[in-house]
Amino acid sequence: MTAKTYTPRTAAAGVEAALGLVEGRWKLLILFHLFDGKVLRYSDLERAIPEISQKMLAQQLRRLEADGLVARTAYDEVPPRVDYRLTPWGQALCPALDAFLSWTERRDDESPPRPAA
Amino acid sequence: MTAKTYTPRTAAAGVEAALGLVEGRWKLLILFHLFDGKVLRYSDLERAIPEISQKMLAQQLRRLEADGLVARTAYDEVPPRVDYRLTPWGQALCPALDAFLSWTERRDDESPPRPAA
DNA sequence: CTGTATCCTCAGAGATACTG
DNA sequence: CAGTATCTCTGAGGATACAG
Repeated sequence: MTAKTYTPRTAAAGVEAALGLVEGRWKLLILFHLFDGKVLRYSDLERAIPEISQKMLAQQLRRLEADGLVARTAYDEVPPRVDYRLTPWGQALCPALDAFLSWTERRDDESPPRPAA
Repeated sequence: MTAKTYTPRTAAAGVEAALGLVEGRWKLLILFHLFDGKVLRYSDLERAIPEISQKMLAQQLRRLEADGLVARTAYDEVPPRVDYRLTPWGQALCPALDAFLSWTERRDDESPPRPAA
């Protein structure tokens, strides 16, 4: 991409696949609550993200786990206990997210006209 | 994000907004065709992305323009002519996209088990 | 506590036809 | 050439109830 030799369709497909792993209204929110090595239980996440429904929380956690971003640990205890943390690969998402953040912050520097929304 | 002091909700919202500018099935494909300073007409883009409908092409171009990523130039000629190119800010998206691409490429290095889809 | 199952709504996306 | 106007379909997301 930085290079001059790329195939638009291939590069776009690659980035799109990566974006898909993080897409949707909730995944990023969940990931940000787990960044920096934090380990949270299902109910911790419910409290941290009050607007999410149980369905969406469970569903997105399943997807993040299937995609290898999040690790789920279930303890066989009498009140069930399950916790979630990021995998090393999940943690490695940070730089990419940072790059996006700094890109948005450059908006005002480089696009003076800005034709309004 | 790399820093230890961030508010999950704020950071997530920021990244989500940035991702929104690039979301959807077509925007990345359009952007990749315009990277590297290329200037394309509407019909060039139609040819470059044959599966896109006129509606979606026009709609996504409007959005990219409104968001300040793409610049539209209409020439007042007898067969209408319009071309599209990236704004400087649009060009500046590359590093962020690169970061995402290198992240996906690290998957196999760091997540040996991979529980299948 | 940690989830599933069901039903519903709505915006994104596609097909097709038409226009300055 | 460069679009707009409709219509329809689909799937993400949400509300609510139930279960191990």
